[in-house]
Amino acid sequence: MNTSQPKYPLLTFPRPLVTVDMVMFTVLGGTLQVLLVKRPADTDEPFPGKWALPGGFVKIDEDDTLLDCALRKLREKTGVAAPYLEQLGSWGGARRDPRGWSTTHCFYALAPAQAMQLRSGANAAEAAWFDVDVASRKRLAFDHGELLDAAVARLRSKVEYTSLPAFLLEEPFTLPALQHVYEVVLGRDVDKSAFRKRMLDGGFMEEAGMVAGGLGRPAMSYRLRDRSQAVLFPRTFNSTK
Amino acid sequence: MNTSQPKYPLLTFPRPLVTVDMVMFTVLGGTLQVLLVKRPADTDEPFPGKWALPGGFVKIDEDDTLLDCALRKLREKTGVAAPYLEQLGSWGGARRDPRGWSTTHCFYALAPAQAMQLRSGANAAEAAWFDVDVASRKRLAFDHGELLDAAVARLRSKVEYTSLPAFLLEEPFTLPALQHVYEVVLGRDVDKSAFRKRMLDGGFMEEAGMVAGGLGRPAMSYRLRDRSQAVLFPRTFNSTK
DNA sequence: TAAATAGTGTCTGTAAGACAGTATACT
DNA sequence: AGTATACTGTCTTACAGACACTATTTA
Repeated sequence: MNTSQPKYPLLTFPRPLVTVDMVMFTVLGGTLQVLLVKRPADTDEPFPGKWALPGGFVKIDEDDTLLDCALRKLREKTGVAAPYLEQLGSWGGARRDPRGWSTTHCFYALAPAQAMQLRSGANAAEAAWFDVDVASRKRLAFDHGELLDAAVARLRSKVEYTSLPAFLLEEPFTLPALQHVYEVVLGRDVDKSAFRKRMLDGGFMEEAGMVAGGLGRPAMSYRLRDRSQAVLFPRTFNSTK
Repeated sequence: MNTSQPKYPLLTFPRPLVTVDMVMFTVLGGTLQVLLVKRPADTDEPFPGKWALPGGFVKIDEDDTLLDCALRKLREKTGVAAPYLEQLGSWGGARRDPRGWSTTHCFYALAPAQAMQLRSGANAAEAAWFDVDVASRKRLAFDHGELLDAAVARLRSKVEYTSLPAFLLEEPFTLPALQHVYEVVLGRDVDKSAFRKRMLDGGFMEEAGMVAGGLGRPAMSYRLRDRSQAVLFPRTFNSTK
């Protein structure tokens, strides 16, 4: 192939920047947390020293698809290989990045805290978990505050009628533990009886033996039948209110 | 400002192509239809002569945001100014466009057929409405078959629990007309009594006078209170089945 | 035995489904 | 009057909410 004479020569107009940003959620210490990274303070890059969502430019020789790019960023920051991953949407405009017209493809990921250990490497930027409400009040770099709020809204909305919170727990887990995660994400208590009926009727778990050791009566533990997608319930929680 | 020495000189890596594609839906002749455009046959562009979703490259001096770009494409093809518009998601990868690593930001739009008249201009490509099932069986350019299927799936799914189909009708409209649109999109009949209760309880319409003239008893007509967003119902249709 | 936690049972309320019935127009 | 269409009423069903109740562990 003659590289000096490209087959499609008409693509000389300027192109936007293309990035992928990640909203990584986990539940730790009774709160919903999100991973932020600190932008370098000693460079010419925009928003020096500000907290931002982990992400960066798509590398077209390394990433085959946007999803691959998202998974690469997940691996670089945490060791996690196969969390629950879903696209949140994309944002783009002339003024969201001072370096020029830019786009971002935003994904959010759910994984148990144990699976999302931070990797501390040589060139690792400073990274830390924050309570989502604390993170949301920070002035994040770029439009990342908006992306974060959209991700939290999407997660809270889907938690009302899906089994998504199960992806925030290590397996096997008990129903009381799952209920706790629902309550943490929703920010309110849910009724135990209705909760158990809903989860067991959902048919997305299978029993994995009794778990003793704590205080009180031992609980049945469960595993997910399918870690790749959530189950939809026929109604939202609190639909009668 | 010294333009010969840009402020951010490190952005020399190759950038993906950035496009916006539109899935424009309407209901006409008792079927759900989607707009396709024919790619030029006499150029060096990829997929000559194939049907594709309307769309194209983001113009960074013309479009301020991705949404602006989507609205521009809507205006160029149909003249419609303010339909219901929602982002479907984004796709990107090395092999979806032979011209190189490319991304698309896909939006879908709903509008009454009367509002989405095709504009026939001097440089207008051939464009036509197709039944979505017919369009889905065609071999569309790029990965547009996948985008179309995703848009149809999203629309059908949201129709189960939202008032979205109201955006496919001109105002004022009657409840039987609205029910017909629901049935066209869902591909099945719904119960009249349950349907009417659901819509009226939704509180998203206001009465707009009786409509006579047809056969049989005249019907009440309604207008939407808010044309910018749909209402969510507390359950899906047919949740008991 | 008391406390703590896990799990069940029963009643109520809401909204959908089924379907028969009534209402109002035109021919 | 007959037909076509619009609209209502009543009964049943599914499932969430409230909350009291039982079950099984440890201290």
